[in-house]
Amino acid sequence: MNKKLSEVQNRSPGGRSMAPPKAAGELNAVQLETDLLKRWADEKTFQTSIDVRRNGAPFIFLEGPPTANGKPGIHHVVARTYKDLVCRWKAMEGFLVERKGGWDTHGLPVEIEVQKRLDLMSNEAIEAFGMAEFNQACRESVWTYEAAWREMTERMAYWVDLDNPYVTLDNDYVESAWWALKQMFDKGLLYRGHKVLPFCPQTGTSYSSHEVALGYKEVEEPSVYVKFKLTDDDASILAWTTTPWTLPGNVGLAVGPEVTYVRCRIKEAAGEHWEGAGGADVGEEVILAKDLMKEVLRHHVDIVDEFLGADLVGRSYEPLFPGAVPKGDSTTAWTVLEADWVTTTDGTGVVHTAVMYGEDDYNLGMEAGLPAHHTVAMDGSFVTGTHPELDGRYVKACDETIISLLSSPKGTNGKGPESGLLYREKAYAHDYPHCWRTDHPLLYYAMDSWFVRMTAVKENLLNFNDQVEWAPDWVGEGRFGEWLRNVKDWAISRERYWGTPLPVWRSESGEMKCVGSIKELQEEVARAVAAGIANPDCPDDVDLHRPIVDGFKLLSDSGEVMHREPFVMDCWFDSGCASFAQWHHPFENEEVFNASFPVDYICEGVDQTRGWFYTLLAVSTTVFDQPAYKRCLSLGLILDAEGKKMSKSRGNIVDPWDHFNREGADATRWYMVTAGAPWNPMKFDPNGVRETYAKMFLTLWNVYKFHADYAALDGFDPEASTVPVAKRPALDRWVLSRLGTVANDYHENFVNWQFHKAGRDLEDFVVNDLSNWYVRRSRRRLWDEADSNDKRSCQHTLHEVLLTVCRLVAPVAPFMVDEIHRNLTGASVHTAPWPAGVPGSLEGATSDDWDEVAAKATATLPPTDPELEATMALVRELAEAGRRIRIDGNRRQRLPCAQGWIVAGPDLSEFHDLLAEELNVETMLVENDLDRFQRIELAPNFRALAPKARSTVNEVAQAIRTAEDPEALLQAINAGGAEVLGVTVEASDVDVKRVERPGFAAQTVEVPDADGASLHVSLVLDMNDSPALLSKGMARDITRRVQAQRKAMDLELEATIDLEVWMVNGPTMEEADEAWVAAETRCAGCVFHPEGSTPPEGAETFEVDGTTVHFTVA
RNA sequence: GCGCGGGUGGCUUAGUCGGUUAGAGCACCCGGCUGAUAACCGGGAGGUCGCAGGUUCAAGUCCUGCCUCGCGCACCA
Repeated sequence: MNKKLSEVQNRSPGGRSMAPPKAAGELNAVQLETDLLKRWADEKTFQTSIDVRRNGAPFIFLEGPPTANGKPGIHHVVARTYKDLVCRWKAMEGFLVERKGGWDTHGLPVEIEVQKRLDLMSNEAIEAFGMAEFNQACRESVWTYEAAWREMTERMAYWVDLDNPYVTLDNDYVESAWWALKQMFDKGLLYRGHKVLPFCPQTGTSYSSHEVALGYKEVEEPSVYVKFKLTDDDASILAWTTTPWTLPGNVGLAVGPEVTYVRCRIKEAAGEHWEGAGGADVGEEVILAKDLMKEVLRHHVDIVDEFLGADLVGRSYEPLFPGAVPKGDSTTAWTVLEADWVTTTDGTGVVHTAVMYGEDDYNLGMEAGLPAHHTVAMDGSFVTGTHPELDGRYVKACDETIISLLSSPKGTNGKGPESGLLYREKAYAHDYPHCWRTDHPLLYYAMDSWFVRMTAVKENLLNFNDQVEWAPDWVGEGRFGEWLRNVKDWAISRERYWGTPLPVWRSESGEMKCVGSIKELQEEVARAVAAGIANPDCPDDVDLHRPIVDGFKLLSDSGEVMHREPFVMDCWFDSGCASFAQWHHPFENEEVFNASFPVDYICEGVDQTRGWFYTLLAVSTTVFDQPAYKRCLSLGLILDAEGKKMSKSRGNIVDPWDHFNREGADATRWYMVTAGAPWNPMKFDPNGVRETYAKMFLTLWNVYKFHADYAALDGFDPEASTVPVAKRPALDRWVLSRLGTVANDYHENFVNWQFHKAGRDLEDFVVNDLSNWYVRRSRRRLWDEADSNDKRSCQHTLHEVLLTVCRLVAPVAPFMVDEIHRNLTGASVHTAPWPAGVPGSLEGATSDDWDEVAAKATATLPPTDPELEATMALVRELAEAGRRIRIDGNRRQRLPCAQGWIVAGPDLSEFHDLLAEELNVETMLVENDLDRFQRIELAPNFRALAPKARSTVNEVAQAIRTAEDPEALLQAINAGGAEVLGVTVEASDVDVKRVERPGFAAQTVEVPDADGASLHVSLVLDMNDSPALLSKGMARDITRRVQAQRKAMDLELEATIDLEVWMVNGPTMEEADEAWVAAETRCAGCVFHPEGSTPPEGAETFEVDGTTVHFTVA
């Protein structure tokens, strides 16, 4: 860097608005970003970016609250990038976009973390430890990784207010949740029930369907075919189960009344291939569905009888485990029952029924009056009295014991067949629900629970879902819609400690009261105290958690004592309340809430479909009778570079900091957004981040550096001496037009959620159009030390293009573009307007409705000129064609050609100089006689030809393509139609291609013109040499070598040298060319020694086209 | 089992209404160009567009079946 530049670089940045930019230094992206973070903090740029849009229409974003008791990973960075980019974009569009942070702080994940740490692996252990102490530990544990989250969030530049977040454990938040529950209670949507629910013995709690959905895993387990011996008959009924542990609880067998069953007699002993335990004796008789005989039986049998299931109903059989279930006053226990849901798709067509451990079993049991008795305790072990060998053991560990008990002769009750009660065992692979936190298999278990009657509002759910704009749409219609159509009542209570307590008090006789606020609680407590029920104090700031709230006893309307139902809420209920609880609705902030419900935009991973996306809608539907959000972006899963799911156990988690500290957050974010559609699964390839950095950001920086360095040197003032666009050279007008086109497409893609397409196109513009063509072609324009119109045009153009590019990039990658924008304008890009317009700032605009025309008028984009863009595309094609010609003709690039001809196409005279320079041609000419260098080729146009030619289209096409004399054929066609193989071919049936004639150093390019039609333009180069050309070519080769040597010697740009040149077998150098070498290489002295002189030892040497050149630089 | 979304050179991907030569980037090889950046330009090699049928003059594209990956669903007893 020369002196002048370094002086400029050291100039203080303060107090400048539209002064000349500082020179740009070398890029250190990480340093640049961390410096900017400080600056944003100091200047409160985030807050300012909101404040400057204070009068804009609000655009409401709702943050899905993360849990801060786990480390943030790269998938969180992805989600936060999409949240951030939409908010930033909308803000730039002039909307007021406030972004409140949030934390999810209740629930199982927290409790389990604490349980592990304190070694409290059962509910008893927790209660022995003390619920208050335990919850205190939870309250603290919640913030374990808050700092890590904060650092990640700030470093990646996710702008969200973390200083005033909503926190689900706050009293205000809990109070709002209570209020919501009371609304449901009052509408009759909240009820207490006894149902079979998936239950985790380790965490001691049941789960709702959306939690169960999180934990399906494929497992292989023993399934068993069991003989149920009829009491009044020697035959046994076969039934199948995959859960042997439910067999002691068996109290019934269900058959399909319309299903055909058979009674079979075992004809001969089984073969040697018998696998596992079980068996049957010859002569023994079994009953099962006819359709399943082949599937089930492993013996040859005779069919003794055939009948419908209805005929079996009422038959009684011997209990498998006598005494495990007391019969009580049931008249139906251990008999055959009918159920229309019994099918013959698997099993035996007979369903073993254990009332307490299956949903259908339970319903059937209640209907038929079977005894409802638990054989399994809440900790997952068999209750005492089930069987001496099973009592107290964990049920899933008893499979083998149960199998061997059943296998013993005459069975467990001594009344079974001699061969035992087990017919067969079979390994069975199926998906089975597991605890999403502990991975333990869940047990279906009948228990008391609280439910929200979602089934009652199903129509509304579907309606409201239709109003949501989903991205992608198929998640809303398909996956989410499917879920809603099958909606079940929401089991919201948890037998746990750390969560929003269920605010329902209940008396012995079943009177209930739901409390909806602290004030109400105080009043109820006071009433109870007045009636003589002792109660602790209930101050205004009473902690709305267990065990405090458990301590309050209320008074029922009939005067009974009421105790709180000892449950906490599903923590998904908490986050489902976020849209209003974040504002402590309805107790505070009425205006804010009214203005921000429903919210405009939420965005989370697709795994939240059954999670947050659902609970938000579930709560808003039941409480407000409204949808909670208008737009929902559902993101695809993050996979590793191999396409595997990222998980701790696989060890393939990508740490975002690896990239923040190497390529920076800009490159990381831009990579993630351009890697694919947001909703598609993304293979995160660390190398892709590096590539993005090298291509997009390094290139952008160097374009900027090129501009800023010269702008600083020249004291360029973007507000002074502007050159009107119309007066600028075509190259400038071209890049501005491209910018306009690209920016409009970019905006269009944003609107359609196609952020990846937008980003890819813009990157292509920056790398290809801006850097590799505009800047490359403009470099010499800025070298000019004198002030000139041309130079100023270039500077203004660069300035304008860079500004707009910065603004377009800013929502996606907010760092580097801010640095650039600040240096160019003195203001942050994050307070700048969106180039495609600022609808949010329009009078009367709302987040989803504004005056399109007025919005367009606020755009700050240059006008587009499709014709100029098409022309430049052609020029670039021709430049590339020229290189191809030289390679084919074996003529090096630095050796000039005397002339080049452009054949056909539009007038390119404006670009002749540019082309001459690119192509290294002395004179560009236009050849008007097309036939001199071009010939015609005809290509069939199938779309037009096919309907006429029908099945002969291929032959006709071939005939057109291979016509002996295409010119003559074309003439005939144009003269009104030519007969080809019986088909009249007209002008519209063929495409005319003009290609170069063989024998010339020529290439033809095909480009679309502004109207989309094809242009065929040829370039021809004169490949003849002359002494003058050889001299010029050599001068360029020498110059290039000397420049390389200067660079190798690390000389200052302005340093002068002494150059001496010796040539062997060289061309005769012209004086002008020698002078040109001297000027280009900044020679103080320059000597070309005559042919035959001897160069000194150590001179640089190179060869070109048979000439050996030696030179020294001093 | 049912539903959704994928499968295009070694990798990442584009591909419109079906139109005859499937386009790009990375990596690789050869050459060129460069006071131009981790670059740029030209060329090369590398594709039975998951498989098999079908519709059609014509299929990566439409239809059917199958395979395979991912995700989701669940009265799997």
